[in-house]
Amino acid sequence: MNKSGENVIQSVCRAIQIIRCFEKNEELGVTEISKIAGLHKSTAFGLISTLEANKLIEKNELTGKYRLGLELFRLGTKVNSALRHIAVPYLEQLVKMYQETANLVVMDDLSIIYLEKVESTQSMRISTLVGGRLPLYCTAVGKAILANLPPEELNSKLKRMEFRKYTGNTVSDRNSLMESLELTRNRGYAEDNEELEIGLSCIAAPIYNHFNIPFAAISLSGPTFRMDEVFRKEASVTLMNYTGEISMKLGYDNNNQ
Amino acid sequence: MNKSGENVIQSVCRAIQIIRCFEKNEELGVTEISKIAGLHKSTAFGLISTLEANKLIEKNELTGKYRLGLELFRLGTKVNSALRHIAVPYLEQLVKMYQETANLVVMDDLSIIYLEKVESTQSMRISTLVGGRLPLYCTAVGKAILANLPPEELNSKLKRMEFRKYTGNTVSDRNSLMESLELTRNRGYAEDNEELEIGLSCIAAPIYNHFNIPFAAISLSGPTFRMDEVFRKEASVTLMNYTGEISMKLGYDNNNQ
DNA sequence: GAATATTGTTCTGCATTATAGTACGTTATG
DNA sequence: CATAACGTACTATAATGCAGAACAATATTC
Repeated sequence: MNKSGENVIQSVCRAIQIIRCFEKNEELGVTEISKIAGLHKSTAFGLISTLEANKLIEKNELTGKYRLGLELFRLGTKVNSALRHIAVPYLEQLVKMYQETANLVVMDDLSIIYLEKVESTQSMRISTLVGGRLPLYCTAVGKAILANLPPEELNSKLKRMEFRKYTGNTVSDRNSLMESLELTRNRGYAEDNEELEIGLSCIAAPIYNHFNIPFAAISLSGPTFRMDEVFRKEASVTLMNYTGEISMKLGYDNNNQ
Repeated sequence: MNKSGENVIQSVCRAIQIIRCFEKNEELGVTEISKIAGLHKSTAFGLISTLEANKLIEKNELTGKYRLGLELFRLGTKVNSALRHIAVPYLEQLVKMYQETANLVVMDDLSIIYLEKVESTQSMRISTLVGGRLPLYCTAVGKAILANLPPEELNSKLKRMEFRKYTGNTVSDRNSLMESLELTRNRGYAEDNEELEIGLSCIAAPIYNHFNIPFAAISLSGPTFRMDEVFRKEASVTLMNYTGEISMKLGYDNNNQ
């Protein structure tokens, strides 16, 4: 038993902690790592050697420093592979139909994480970062999920949310978010009208799990001037059809709506 | 010190071993994991709880089983991020120019691993798997790297290679591979002419590190009938220009060739 | 629906194992 | 050239991870 009350294994936590050091630094030496992680140099060395033996980190022979290893990448690609394999063909279809970038995200507590994207080939396009994290309240995908969450779950999240005004359009308090979600529910799909970034608009629809609870979403994002009312109306129909099919393929048998 | 002679930390290795269990199974329970990993149930439970607390695995509340977690995905996206960020715009440019799927791979011992792809929007196209692993000798990217390796390093790999004949065109012994690499060197770029799969052809060029040693490559792959001699000649020039630029941006100052 | 089997989880004492300290060789740095 | 910083190896000790048992919760069988 450790301080935090959880019964976790120290050396494993420390190893993960070391991997996390590389989020902010591409390459690190033993001493650097030990300082960042607050570990004794020799302790860090043992953990580093273990991670290296398992290829989760690798040594740059030129600099003598360490960086994240290919095995970590490979293992990462196995996460949520069912969802991703099912969804990607739909994303590709969306790009083909609408020439805008399509995304697949999953919810993680108060954020969404980008799992997959298929980029538009247009030169002026939106470039999201796979693996990136954004707040639920200022993205179309986030609102698509929030709007369809069971009330208790939504409330629990609302309580813990901290709002930040990215643009003039960002919903920045609980009440306006609730209104926006109400609108989303009625409309069937979610919109982000320059709420994260000026010039960027999105539409999104949620993907449901076996409990009929949304946990993921797909979206189309592009420059606002191309995402007009007509476009959004039309594209959102496709989006909702696709999320329906994806939900179904995941094993969710939708009997409502 | 453990049996294998390496001074590695048992619990960390076991934790990684548990993560690896999920490569072949999307979801697993505690007992299943403990059996696969050959660990005592309670030992596995402790490790699992630790991984769960760190979000490297997560519990499916419906089934009560575990699966790989989003944190693992996120960390995986940080691997080789410099190379990937530099290379992706070039891949996109290639797709735009040639309407074929473009790939970025890195070498890992005797294999290449797909790091990034940008898919062609054509309906008949080649779909590689990011995170996937293929042998060096039967891929254009692999041969692009092998052909430009220092002789000692090439030899050390050749000795350990085991050949498998995927198609009638697969080079399946050391000598024919050596010939193929000689041709690749003279030509400047590598070809895969249905050596992995009938109907699939590729061209590739290597990316060099600071030592002037190739460690990665980019490629264009498509159906053979579209990848004719003229196309390959022309596209390969672009490919080589791009790999030159990528190598340069990585800090490699090329003074030869 | 009762009985049984299987699985997930908690607890505890013991022995193993991870740890920190020291020390040494090697590479940067001034 | 001297000195500092760094990576790596060794060792003793004490903390930690581990297996076993026992319990709780869920599935399965009849």
